[in-house]
Amino acid sequence: MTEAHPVRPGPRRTLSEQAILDAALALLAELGAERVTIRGIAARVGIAPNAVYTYFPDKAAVLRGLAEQLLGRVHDNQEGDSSSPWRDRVHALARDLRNELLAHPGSVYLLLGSSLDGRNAQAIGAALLTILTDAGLDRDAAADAAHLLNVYILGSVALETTDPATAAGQFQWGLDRLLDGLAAHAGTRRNHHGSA
Amino acid sequence: MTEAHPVRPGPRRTLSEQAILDAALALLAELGAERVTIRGIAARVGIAPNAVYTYFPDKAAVLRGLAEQLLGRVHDNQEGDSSSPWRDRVHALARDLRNELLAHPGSVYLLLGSSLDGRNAQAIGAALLTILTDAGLDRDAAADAAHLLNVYILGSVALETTDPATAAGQFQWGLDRLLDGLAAHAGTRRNHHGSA
DNA sequence: ACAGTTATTGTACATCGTCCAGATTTGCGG
DNA sequence: CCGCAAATCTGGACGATGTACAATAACTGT
Repeated sequence: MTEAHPVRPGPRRTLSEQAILDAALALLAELGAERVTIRGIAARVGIAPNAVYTYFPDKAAVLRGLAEQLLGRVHDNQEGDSSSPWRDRVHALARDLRNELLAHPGSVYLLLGSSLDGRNAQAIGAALLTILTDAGLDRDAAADAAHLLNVYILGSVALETTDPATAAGQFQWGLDRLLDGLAAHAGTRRNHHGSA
Repeated sequence: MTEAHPVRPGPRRTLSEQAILDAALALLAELGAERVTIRGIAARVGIAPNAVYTYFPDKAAVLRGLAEQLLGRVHDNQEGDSSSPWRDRVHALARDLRNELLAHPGSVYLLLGSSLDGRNAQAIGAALLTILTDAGLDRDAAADAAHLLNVYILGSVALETTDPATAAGQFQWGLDRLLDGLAAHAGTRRNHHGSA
């Protein structure tokens, strides 16, 4: 699994990309999203600000990596419960993702900003997709339903971040209404993207 | 309806708050969200950058006003169709809001960032609420359902902005699943926020 | 006419992302 | 073993940002 390192000349790196991402995550957790700055990261790991550009081409790339790292944690928590009913599995995944996002204020905007095409993002998407096909949705419907759930979870946390009045109960209620709609669709199982 | 103006001393204002917001909206439409800058607005209306602080206390306030202005347009388009079935009414409102947000790239993040407590925001929320009570939901359920729809619409456009692969058909499909879930709940009509 | 209040400007500061030029360190081919 | 090319890091700088401060000009009520 360790990469086949194209042994380059030049001095050895004093850090790893992971160290950069760890520092960025720490800043995100401690000081909020707008304090996640190249200069702050550099100061925290003890290098000059521009040395960060040895590891990432620009700040957007750092933020993409950070988003990926957050999704990675969710995906790790989410392993061996393929026997429970599908609604419970969706609930578990939604809960984990929501908790991870709420634990790091501002991280939602990272995910909303960097299109979800990273490895961990696709892994979570795939997990969601198998759950939904298990629920009785065909391939197209499962893809749309996965998108729908993504939208709901991310949007929900985004609004909850700026307006703390909304609570966990509201999240669960909406999720259940949503799953009701999906279950009904899995039951009827007719023309997709078609009916009036 | 014109405000009772508490005639203050000092020179007349060369502009109005509306002029500032119009300039901000123009910048948003033409150059994107990250180019909506105090200095840019000031240059466009022909005043010094810091003169903007006569009209708004800081940039965040300008962005809040901008978000409100966008919602105002939606609310204006949305007037006299209280006879159609409730699903059609929700569809119409969702379509208008989505179109307005897609017309101004980056405006979604404005709404997600500035908690939706402005006058126009509350007006739209109230409109949604009456539609949903017409649909047969009790007051608490209607409030949660309105929040659910807000989350879906905003989240959907946010993801669509960064990932243009998602299309209008997907939006409609998800919205219909969601409305199915709400309709089912309006039918059963039992303990709210309670069942396992 | 005077005094108080306000709008606007010029200037300045801190902070940001990022580029550029050098110095230094490493691996590889001769 | 020795230079050459490549890669890392630093110091310094540039432009852009939001915004504070002081001064000036315009206006209102006394």
